Amino acid sequence: MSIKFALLGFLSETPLTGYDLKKKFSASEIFHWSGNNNQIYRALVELHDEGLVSVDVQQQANKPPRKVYTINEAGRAALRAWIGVTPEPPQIQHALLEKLTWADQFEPELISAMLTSYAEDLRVYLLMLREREQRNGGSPLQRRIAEHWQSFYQSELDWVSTLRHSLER
Amino acid sequence: MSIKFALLGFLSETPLTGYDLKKKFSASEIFHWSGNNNQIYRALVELHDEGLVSVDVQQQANKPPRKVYTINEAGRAALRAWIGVTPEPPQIQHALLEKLTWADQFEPELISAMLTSYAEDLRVYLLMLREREQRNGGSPLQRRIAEHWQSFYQSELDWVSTLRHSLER
DNA sequence: GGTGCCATGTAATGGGTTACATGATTGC
DNA sequence: GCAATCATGTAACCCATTACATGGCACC
Repeated sequence: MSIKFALLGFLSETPLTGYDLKKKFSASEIFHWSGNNNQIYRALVELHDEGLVSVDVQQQANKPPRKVYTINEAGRAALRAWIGVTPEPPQIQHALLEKLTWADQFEPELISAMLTSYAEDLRVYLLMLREREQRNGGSPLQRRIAEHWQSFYQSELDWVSTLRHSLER
Repeated sequence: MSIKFALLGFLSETPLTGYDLKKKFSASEIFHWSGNNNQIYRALVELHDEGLVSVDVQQQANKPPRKVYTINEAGRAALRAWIGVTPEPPQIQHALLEKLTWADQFEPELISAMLTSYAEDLRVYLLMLREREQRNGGSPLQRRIAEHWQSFYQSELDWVSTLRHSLER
């Protein structure tokens, strides 16, 4: 999606520094895919060059300056335009299904052990998701998004469980 | 995941050329993420260098040679080892949810128009998936994988539909 | 004295996409 | 005559990840 719109999105709520944005990314599931320094600091410079944000540099004694980015009208318009474009269907990187595609030819014990630890990982992941949601709260729409996200992982877990049981029989 | 294991997987069924593998990738949902020439032809050379596959070069008059790749014991062992390692939870790139995260601040009409065309795209996509599955057939495990894949998109579609109706009220 | 937070950034590498390049054959 | 299929490969680019680099301050 190009990280820029995510940055504009976060900035549409409140002005932030690169460092703040990095934390926003890692606090979110949906945007977890990035939020590394390299991309964020570069993209912020580019957004500024494109005139979509303004910067306020606050010098601090003995510290790197805080660069607080604020979205402007052009930036809001770009965000709105992006939101209006029909999104792609979700794309899933599903390592489990990739592996299962060729699992038939190997011993059932190998597969069932792999599924067991996969299910365990998923369970832990789901717990973390739910916990995080409790803390974060959010608007009604935000909560629906979080529920949808969780329900995906829940149904993944259910599927793996039934698959495991049917393989063990 | 590194494309190499997908190549080993396809080759574990039958020997294939780079061109054949490219078609395998584009015929599959789960592996649709790649299958461009650049990656495939490079990866095949690397697999050969690593001693996981052998090549049989068939010269043809007035045509590029067919290079038929065959997996060997080391290749099968590598595939088995890969399958045995617990996979990561699925990662979803979900442009819709990204956009909805900041949709609140814009006009409801913008959002509902976007959702309408999104739902339409999804419906078409799902039809294509089902049709493709009918044609392809596959083992019982393969069919369960395909069903799981479809059920994800089906529940995505259901979610969008209810969201749209509740926004329009 | 070590860990973690604040706050900026760069370098190297990996993974993936698009487009380019060649050239014969088959079917509409 | 044009598009599609067979069959190989390369070049340029974009996006993302990991690690490196600096340095002060607060807390245990």
